[in-house]
Amino acid sequence: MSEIAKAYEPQEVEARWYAEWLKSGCFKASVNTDREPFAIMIPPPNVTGMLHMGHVLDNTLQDIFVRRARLEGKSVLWQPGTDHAGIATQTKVERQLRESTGESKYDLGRAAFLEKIWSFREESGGVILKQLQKLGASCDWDRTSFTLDEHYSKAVLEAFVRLYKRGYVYRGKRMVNWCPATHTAISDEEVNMKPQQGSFYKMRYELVEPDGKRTHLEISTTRPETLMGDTAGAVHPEDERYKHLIGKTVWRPFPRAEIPIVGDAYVDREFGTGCLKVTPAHDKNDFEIGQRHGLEVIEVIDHNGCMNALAGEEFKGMERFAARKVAANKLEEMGLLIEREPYENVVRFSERGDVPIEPRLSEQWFMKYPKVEEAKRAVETGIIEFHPDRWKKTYLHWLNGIQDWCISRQLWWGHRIPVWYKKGIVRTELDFTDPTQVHVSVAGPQDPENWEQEEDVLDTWASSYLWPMANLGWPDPDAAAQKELAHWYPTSTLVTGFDIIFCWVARMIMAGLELYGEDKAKLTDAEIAARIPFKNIFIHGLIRDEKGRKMSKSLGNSPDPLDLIEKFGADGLRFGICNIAPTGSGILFSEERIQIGRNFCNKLWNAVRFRQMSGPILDNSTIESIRSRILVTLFDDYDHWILARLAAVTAEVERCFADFDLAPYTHKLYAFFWSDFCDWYVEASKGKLKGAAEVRDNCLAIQDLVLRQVLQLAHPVMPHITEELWAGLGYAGERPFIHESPLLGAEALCGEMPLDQAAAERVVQLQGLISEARALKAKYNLASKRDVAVFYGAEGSAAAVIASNAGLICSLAGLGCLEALAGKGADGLPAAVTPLGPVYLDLSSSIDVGAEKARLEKELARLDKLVAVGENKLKNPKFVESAPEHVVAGARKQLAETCAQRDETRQILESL
RNA sequence: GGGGGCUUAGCUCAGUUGGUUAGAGCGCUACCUUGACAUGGUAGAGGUCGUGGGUUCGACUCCCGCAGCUCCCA
Repeated sequence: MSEIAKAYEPQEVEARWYAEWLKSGCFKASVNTDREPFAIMIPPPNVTGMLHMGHVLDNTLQDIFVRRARLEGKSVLWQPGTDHAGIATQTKVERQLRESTGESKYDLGRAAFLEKIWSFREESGGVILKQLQKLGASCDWDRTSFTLDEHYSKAVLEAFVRLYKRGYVYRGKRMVNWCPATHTAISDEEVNMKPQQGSFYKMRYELVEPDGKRTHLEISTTRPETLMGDTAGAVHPEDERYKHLIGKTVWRPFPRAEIPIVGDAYVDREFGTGCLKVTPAHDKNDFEIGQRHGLEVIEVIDHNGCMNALAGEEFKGMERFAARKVAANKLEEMGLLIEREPYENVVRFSERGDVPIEPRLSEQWFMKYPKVEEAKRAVETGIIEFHPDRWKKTYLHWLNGIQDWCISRQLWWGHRIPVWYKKGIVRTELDFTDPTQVHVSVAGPQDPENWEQEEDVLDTWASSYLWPMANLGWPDPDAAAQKELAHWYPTSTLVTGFDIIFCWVARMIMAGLELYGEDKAKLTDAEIAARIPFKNIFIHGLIRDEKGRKMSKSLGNSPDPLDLIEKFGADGLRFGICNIAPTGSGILFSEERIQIGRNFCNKLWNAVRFRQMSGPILDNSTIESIRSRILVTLFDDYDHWILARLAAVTAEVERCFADFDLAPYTHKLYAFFWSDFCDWYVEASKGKLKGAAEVRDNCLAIQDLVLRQVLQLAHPVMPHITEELWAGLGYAGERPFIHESPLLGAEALCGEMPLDQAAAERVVQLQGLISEARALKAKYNLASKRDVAVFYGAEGSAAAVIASNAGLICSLAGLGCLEALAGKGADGLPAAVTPLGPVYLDLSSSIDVGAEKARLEKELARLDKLVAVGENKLKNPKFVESAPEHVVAGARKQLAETCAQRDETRQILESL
């Protein structure tokens, strides 16, 4: 730090240190059996994605944990990598292809299309990792992993094969969420609910045999276009209005057919007319009703979301929402439509295609979740902990109602399912128990020419659920040894958002429990502890804009993190984002709210700059050499106080990390550094720095000790600036990087120095007096004058404290002189009561007695009230008996102080 | 319909097993360019802690009811 800029300019500093770290291999994970391992697996971003605010939050938090672990001397791995993101990437490339050449993926064919995606990945893949480097992320980049890497893919297929052989994976015909835009099944987790304005149609299905009471059923629906697939009407079996109709039949209007009326408790009697039309092929609940009553399943909507031939000639090929209008009109013409009223309902949308989901029956691969009981037990018993703890409720609640997972996707980009079907057998007639008909293995059949491989690929989550294991070499023993699986697994902490607790976190846990180690039906707690992928789960909220809306491209409310880094510095952004990231689930972001980070960096910069200007920097290379320059015999009250505060804030920060309670971390650090150190200690030092060399050097040594500790405490959240200042103040010595010097705890920090608690308390009193004196000046518009005379009324020990700190008080409060009142009349002078007795402003001109009286009367009333509160409390024998001793003693002490203040205030008032 | 969370200063939020007189940042008002920092300093205004009960010597904190907001699942 030769040329010291007046304001901190982060760009050059950040780039320089990041390059330095990479060059020296600071982020490389190396096994050290003497040290406690600490491993974090990055939640892999989409390989073709771009950095957004969510990544900034998630990765800043991970980097904070990782860098703190390094300071604590742990052996650290932060594993980076990316995810192939099946649908997102494939649709992106399909769109590109369509826009550039007008071709579809079918025109190219599977192999050529995949080549396109791979080359797209080569170009744009991994950009996001470079962006993370701008943020300062200290990942071990040599280990960067990708879910479609060869070794990773093998792990994914191996897991599939093992789970198939153990009976957890099966092929089945089920209702899936079909996305007609992207032509694939998607999981429940990829479905978004959106409120939509639609209509509620009430229509009439005529009874085949009208009875005396009824000639028809009145049925309510929001989807008349599915009526062609209706195979029943349904009523509640205990509904007095309709139960006599169960077993009879009604006419489906078109195509005209006789369909039964069934009784099913699913029907909500209160909702609509209480009669339901049942379309088993296009509604999940209807499908289940159909299963219960053996109903026919008639599919009338195809994979494009268009009506097919079974819907009738006039509808064939018609888009489903167009068909809705046509069907309703047709009912109207037939006199069967009773009414259509506007209706807002929640429609399930495909996250990828952004069109309404079409529930559709299809052949898919499913996974029955393994080790569900153990997955619950792991969290219930605290083998795995959620932070904050309340998320465990969400997790357990989901596991209690868990349904089989549809793991196949009708895509090309992904892990192709390792299942082969014997040629010449109709798919629907395959016997899955016969290995001569269905082959399942990682390597594939010996005679591939006689087989056809399954077309579908696995859901991306069905590969990333192995992330912690597969990145460390599982299941290949050689790879596992090379990647030190045994050392790093189970990993320490997973840092992620609450939105993927189900689709990722829970599934990783179950995968670890089932697949890590031998095949076992039941696990003991010890086995669970050995198999889990991570011990702690740190859950953070999602970043929203200042109005609480989700960040989205269409709203344009999502800032580019790289612009923010340009503006505030990476450290400023990191500090800002960490500072506003509370424990809640929505984090409201605005630039105003993160300016604090840039300002804090600047404050830190300038405090160090001032330290450099204040005197020579002696040997700061070790903690011992700094301590040896600190002489307790020269301590004043402020020296005792700042070191006591430093020890306290060290302990507080330590607790934050031990408890995964990061919300107070930046707050505590900020308050200590800005208020205690800069506003009070450094200001109080200014007098000493002009004094005797001995006193000056002692004071500077104390500053050196405080700054050293502050830099280390702040390093996890603002790594670049702290590294720069660490070097600048000469703390580095033999070890070039800040994390190489062990972080000292509160105990070790001050060593043998006997810190005087009474001195620290006197400082608090002095601060009270100084603030009161400043306020008094400000009230008389003398704030900027530095030659004001003040008298103090205290006698005895308080007077001694004032007298011995007179110079300090004058300089901090801007007084020309401070003298004991010593019998001089103070009548008529403006005064204030302080923890060290009354102080009086010496005014040569007369004061506004009325205004001063009013002010003091208000103050007196306040004090009277406080005294009353205190007296009442202490008068109550139950309080004195049942409250802990220190609370009672504290109340007594406070009452005494308040009484003294009140009496002094009254006296001053009377003298006016 | 089931479950979770929230409600504290104008705004965004802290407030660790109940214990002294409820805090911060931003914003606002006044004064200050005083040789670290205007990305700054000093002082100040601003809260009956959503509401109604209960437990307790004592409730922002624990329990119950109510209202409002929000998220997740069906």
